Amino acid sequence: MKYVGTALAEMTMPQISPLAGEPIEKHDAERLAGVLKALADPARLRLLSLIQSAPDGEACVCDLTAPLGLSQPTVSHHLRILTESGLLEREKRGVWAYYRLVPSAIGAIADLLTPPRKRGTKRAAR
Amino acid sequence: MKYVGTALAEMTMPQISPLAGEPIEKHDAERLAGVLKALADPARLRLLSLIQSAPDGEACVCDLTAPLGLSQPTVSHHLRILTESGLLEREKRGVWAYYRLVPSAIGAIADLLTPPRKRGTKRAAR
DNA sequence: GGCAGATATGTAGTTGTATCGATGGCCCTG
DNA sequence: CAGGGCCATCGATACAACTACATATCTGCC
Repeated sequence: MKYVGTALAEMTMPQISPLAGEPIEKHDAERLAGVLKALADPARLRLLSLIQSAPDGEACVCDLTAPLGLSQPTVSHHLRILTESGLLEREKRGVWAYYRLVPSAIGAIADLLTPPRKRGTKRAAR
Repeated sequence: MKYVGTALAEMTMPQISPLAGEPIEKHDAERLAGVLKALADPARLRLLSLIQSAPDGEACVCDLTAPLGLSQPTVSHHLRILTESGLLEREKRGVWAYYRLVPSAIGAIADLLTPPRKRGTKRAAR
């Protein structure tokens, strides 16, 4: 079960959701799990949070190693996973590599996890 | 990085979110990552989907092994992780153990992942 | 009480992941 | 163009997770 590259964009178009009525297929489950796996790490959550709260909403690797207390290769590794999952975008300016959130990426995941608005409330008593 | 038991309930009260302005603390990141890690597995996503789409919104272990193609101990193992993460609830009736979704659990995760500017506005049903 | 079926737990092997040190590539600057 | 700082990649290591088989526990029934 490896991380899934650009699976997020592929999923959000046909709205593959585990809570949308029909059981999801194996392949879709693996893609969604791949994106969630990119999120499911404390270091990566903190990276997203740090980048989001940074001035101009962007940060370079050298700004992120100290707050996390992790080595530069490790931070670079996590940023790579987040970028390949479609959650971050990378822009190189000079010697620095600036990372910023992809605006709608996390929101797309949140939407996938949001159940369709229940109106009928068909929860039957047993 | 192990799974976190009832961390979901603890998190949703003070609204710990990686996208809420301030960088999240290490401890909060670990708790949120623990819950997300419980979600970030294809077998467990399919379990949630199968249970959600089952009649009466509940299913027992014997109904879930065949669709997943996994052994009974493995399915039981995944259900345990989902239950300890607060995503499922277990009720034993007779010899069967029925699992159902905790109504607001996944929605709570979705809210944590929704940026503040969008939070509160009801997303449209599909 | 003893049997049978449904779940849970224990043990183990294989695979995946996080982390670091060392190294190489790149781009400014002097 | 040579040096230095920033970043990505490589190789190695320790730990966590998925899965299955074997076994234990629980419940209802005869």
